[in-house]
Amino acid sequence: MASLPSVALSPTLKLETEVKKHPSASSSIEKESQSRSISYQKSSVSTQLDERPEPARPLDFDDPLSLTKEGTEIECAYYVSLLKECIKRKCVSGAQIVHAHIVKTGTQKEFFLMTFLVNVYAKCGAMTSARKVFDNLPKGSVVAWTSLLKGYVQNSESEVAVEVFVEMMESGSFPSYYTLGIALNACSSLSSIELGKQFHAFIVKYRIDQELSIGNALCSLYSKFGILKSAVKAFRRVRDKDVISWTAVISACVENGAAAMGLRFFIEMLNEDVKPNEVTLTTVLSLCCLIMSLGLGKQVHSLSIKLSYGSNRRLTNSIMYLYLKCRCIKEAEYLFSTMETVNLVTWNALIAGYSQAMELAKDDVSAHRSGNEALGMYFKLNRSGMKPDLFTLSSILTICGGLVALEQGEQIHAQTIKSGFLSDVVVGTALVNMYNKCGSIEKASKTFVEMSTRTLISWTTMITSFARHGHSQQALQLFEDMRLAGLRPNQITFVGVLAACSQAGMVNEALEYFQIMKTEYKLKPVMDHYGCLIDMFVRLGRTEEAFDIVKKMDFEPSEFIWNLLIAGCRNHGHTELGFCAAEQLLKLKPRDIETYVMLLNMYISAERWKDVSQVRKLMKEEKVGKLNDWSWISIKEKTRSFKTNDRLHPGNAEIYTFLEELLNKAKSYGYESGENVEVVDEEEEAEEKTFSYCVYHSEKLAVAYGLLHTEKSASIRVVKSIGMCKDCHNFMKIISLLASKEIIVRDSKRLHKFVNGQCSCADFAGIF
DNA sequence: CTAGGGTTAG
Repeated sequence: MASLPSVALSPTLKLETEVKKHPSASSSIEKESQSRSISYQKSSVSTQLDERPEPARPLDFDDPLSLTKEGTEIECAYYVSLLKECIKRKCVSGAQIVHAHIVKTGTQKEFFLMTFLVNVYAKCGAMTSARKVFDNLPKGSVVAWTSLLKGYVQNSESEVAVEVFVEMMESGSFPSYYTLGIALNACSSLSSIELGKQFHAFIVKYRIDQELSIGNALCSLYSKFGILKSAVKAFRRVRDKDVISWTAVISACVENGAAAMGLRFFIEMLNEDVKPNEVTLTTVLSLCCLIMSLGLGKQVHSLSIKLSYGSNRRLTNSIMYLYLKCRCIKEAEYLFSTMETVNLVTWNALIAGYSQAMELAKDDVSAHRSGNEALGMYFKLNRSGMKPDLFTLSSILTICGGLVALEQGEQIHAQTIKSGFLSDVVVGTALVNMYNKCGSIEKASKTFVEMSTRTLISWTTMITSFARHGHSQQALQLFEDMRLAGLRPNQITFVGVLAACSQAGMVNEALEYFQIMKTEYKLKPVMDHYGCLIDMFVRLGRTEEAFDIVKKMDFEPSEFIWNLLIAGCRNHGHTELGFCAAEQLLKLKPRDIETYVMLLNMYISAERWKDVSQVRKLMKEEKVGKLNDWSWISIKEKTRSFKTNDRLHPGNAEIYTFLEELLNKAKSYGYESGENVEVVDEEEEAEEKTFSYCVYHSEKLAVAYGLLHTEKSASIRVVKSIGMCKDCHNFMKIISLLASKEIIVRDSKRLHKFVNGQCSCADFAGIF
């Protein structure tokens, strides 16, 4: 890349002087190239095919000699059909056989055939051969030059493509509109905006920026450089816009996050009576993904059926992905089941979609279902004979992390090694994150250390992992290492850093890093940063300072922030302040059922019945549903789920007996069951009382089951659909000591790793 | 010989 400007700068001048000698060359050569391709098609293919009663046979790839065996004279059209087959199969050896035969029979005098061969080799990825054939041509036509150029761009050798462009200018050939379109593409793959602008200047000079292929290419070029304005300008200048122009400009909007503008272009396009094709609709679907618009997605889906695009795989992949992302699992699964052919991307979209659905569902029952569904699909994919790629692996690792499924995660780790994808940064980072979420900070760190390349995201993942596991010093050390390595932290990195400080109660450091973030890195604090600071003060019982932070924020505190504050107030007995905060929170009309439950508990224990009924009313209005407390534990790839007070479940009797034993033992270690007496809410039915403290919460059952069914040294990993209560948290701490067992519980709020009577969350204030 | 599209990590 460093050498590129020198390649580019001087030839540009040269290129301009050359051009001035042939000011009219553009159109004439353009015409020449077009007429050539027309005559080649007409005289060689169509007519000769008419004379042949049998359609051209494809090359027998199992018997490559069949071609020579034929022995008789072979027409150009036959060669062309064979070579087309080679392109389809990306078969270099096939092309070589045909090539040899052409030479043998002397057909290489046919100029167009040899030009086509350049294209064939280029499309098969054999650039050396393409270049050789090109060099043997008596004089390179624009078409041959263009094929060569395209080949280099396609085979990610855009530097060479630019050199070839210069060479072409020097040889006196003038680029066609096609050639310039490809050259612009080379600029985007080289991420060289300077070079792109030079080409643009050249294009403007000859007033050809309104040409279709050039304007379209300019539009996507500027889009890739993030200059949406210029992309739109380029689009507007195109004289006879076609469907590709419209698609390009919509795509530019999507790429740059301007969904509303993209949608306006789509509507404008329909108003102009331009019929969208499969590509357009796929682009509009990614627009839907961007803004999570299921409604628009469904309209596009029906439009695609109306236009009979139903069998387009890429389009269907997109629709399926959108449905999953919007948590319309049934629709997506139905679509998948009806697809005629699926490819790896289909599987990847499916798994990635489940992972999105899981993310969105937070930790409720459907999230767990999506995760398991994805795992099932992953194994199905493996059985189908297709090989997972880096997309598959990184998505499925995210799923494993979400499910706290360490065994499966490790199995997939082995697969990444075998398949050679371990060296990929994204896969490596996904692995680090998977181990982090499964509670294995040691393996996370080991994986991180062994990575051959790391991006900012990799560093951030590791920093956050340390912080979440309560290893604040390591997190901060790593942050300094990262800065030394010359990487510029972003907002998310600082969330990790502040979380580390918060966890360790390092007030001064936290405030210092907060300043560094704002002044040195010019990063605007977001809600999560304030959340860390507030959490820190609240943990330390410095509630008023926590409220001071809220006052300093330049936006309205979120549900999450109020939750932290209220939990802090309750933990430290600042009841009145807590009620004030609760009032503010209610004004927000919270979304999260757990928030309501916390408020209810708060008001019920204070016997403020008026407030209780007010909260209940709001819950009905907001349709928040009921609290669904589930816990899952997976042992040796089998998952068991538990519901609070689930005595009816067959096989639970043994677990209850064992849990009683555990509770009794724990009591002798200072555990006070019922320390928080179950709150009685007089207005509600008996079964709705489960939201308060309960001896038989689902995670206790799951852990009891885990202790009964895992080997002594193995850790226990539980996922819980809602936040843990304080009682269970205490219980887990004691059990981890009693049974000398590592117990990991990932609840809806965070990860708890209990070892030797301590929890990695350092008794996170958010527990209610 | 051309321009536009689907799936990965914090």
